[in-house]
Amino acid sequence: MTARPSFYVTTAIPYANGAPHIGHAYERIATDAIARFKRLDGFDVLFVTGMDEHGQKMQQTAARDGITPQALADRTAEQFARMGDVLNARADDIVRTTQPRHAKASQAIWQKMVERGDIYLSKYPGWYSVRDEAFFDESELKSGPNGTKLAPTGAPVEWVEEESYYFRLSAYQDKLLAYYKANPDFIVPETYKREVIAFVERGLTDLSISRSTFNWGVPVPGDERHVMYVWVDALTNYLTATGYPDMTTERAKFWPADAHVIGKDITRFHAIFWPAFLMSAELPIPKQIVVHGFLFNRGEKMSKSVGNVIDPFTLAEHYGVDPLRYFFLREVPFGQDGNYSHEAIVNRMNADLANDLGNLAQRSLSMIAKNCGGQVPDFGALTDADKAILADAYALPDKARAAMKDYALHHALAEIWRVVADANRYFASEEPWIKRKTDEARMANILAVTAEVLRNIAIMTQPFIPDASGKLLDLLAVAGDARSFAQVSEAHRLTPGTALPPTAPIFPRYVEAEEGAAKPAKA
RNA sequence: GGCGGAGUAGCUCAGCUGGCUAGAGCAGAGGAAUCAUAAUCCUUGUGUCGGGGGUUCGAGUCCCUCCUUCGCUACCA
Repeated sequence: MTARPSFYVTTAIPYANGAPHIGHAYERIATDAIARFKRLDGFDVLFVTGMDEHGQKMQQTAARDGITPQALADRTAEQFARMGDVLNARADDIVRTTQPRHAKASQAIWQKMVERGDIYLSKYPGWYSVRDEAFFDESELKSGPNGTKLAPTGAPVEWVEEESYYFRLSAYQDKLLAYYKANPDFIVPETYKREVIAFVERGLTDLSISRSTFNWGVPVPGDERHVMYVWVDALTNYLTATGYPDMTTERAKFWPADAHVIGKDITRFHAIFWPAFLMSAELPIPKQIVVHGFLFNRGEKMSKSVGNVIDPFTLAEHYGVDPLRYFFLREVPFGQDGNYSHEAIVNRMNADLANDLGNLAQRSLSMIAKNCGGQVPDFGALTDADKAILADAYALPDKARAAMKDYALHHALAEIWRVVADANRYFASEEPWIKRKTDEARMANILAVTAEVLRNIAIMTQPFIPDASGKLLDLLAVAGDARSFAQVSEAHRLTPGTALPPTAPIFPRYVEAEEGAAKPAKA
């Protein structure tokens, strides 16, 4: 038995300082869809997310709430775990940076970089506020009386030099540029690759990678006065999941990761720092950094002052998980920023899900129930129209793979819905309700073809709207082990005579509530 | 300031290395049908392809210039 190819995909790791928001939900859903897609396409998939639980802000927030940093981390981790469950986007593993396995991995990669001569002790100079216990950039400072400088908080700052370990990032400038050139798909979409290259070409300076002004972090090996700063700590999380530094575990085969799915704000860390660390540690570099955009509520960034903050739980409950997943993945061109609004969500879920796909299933399956004894009808001799629509359905895996290769999830869905639309046209032009009176055998054939097209469509929609797709496959009596992309072919078509369960609507229409009722996306 | 995107029908956008009368979805208008979640199907657009200039037999598609807009320009997760 040949081993299935492996595929390792991750989300970024949210900072455990606050509750999940729409952006986290979007990233989790998209990554889940990618993971499901690869799984259905025969890959051995590892889907990992994590939590970034260290750092000064964690200490500060915890202190404000009167709890320990670990308690804050636990609380937030629980919220994110629940989000994953609610969105039907549960990961295989959640690596928390406070876990012992992660400290082990972080210290191992650190040690390796030390051995390679890429880490050295120096001074980290900057404007420091004792009251805030934080460094501030020159540009952040306000000028106080008598030409003194003040922190944004108004606290006085002083020029200090903190001892810090540095990573020799400057030594990797040329190596990184060479790597980008040799691996043109390393950063997608293209626009972010250009930004990264431009950044690196401007020149890299060494990176401060430890702190001694706080202690909530992974201790630096051999120097307990320091903890690792966010860079090494957070990024190593991806490695931790594979069992590093133990290269003999079952998980080890998943490194290097195939795709790190991240938001555009952290591109630099993943596309520059991370590969440099890995080069230093002589570890393979991830295949791709997949960058997605931000979501805006009616063109505006979510903010408490605008009053348009909506949490993902509310949205999922109001519209349903699959409609929400479908909307995000279909409406937003992956990689670009997107907008959401109550109207846009309702339009998508009603037009695409309820009307196009849901109604096609309903109208065809109910005819089968009423006129064909509730069994898959005979296909008969296929007409050209039958063959055409079936061929379109069977071509979907290739079309979807092509789109997913570039992480164009919205294109994959567009291809699938093109067939949904064609199937509606097919159904309308074949008029099985007329044939019922004039040519019952032909009616049966039309319904069989339509059901078969639905089978293939439902298999293909599983990554994006898993729950509803599963229900549709149930209605078609497709066995649980016959739902992979490999089964999207004529060889696996529905068997005439198979009894079908009673039909039931899969995609409910969204009906507007009374005026004044709450509309989450409108806030 | 520097670098890089973008500006195409009311809306969201496709239009690869230049070539038939510039497209899709949604929204709008008219019609058909009644199997179906009043869901579907058909028909329907006089769009200065941001402005101007240029190259070419021919340019959203190449060059120049101007306007508008967005992103990046490192130690914040």
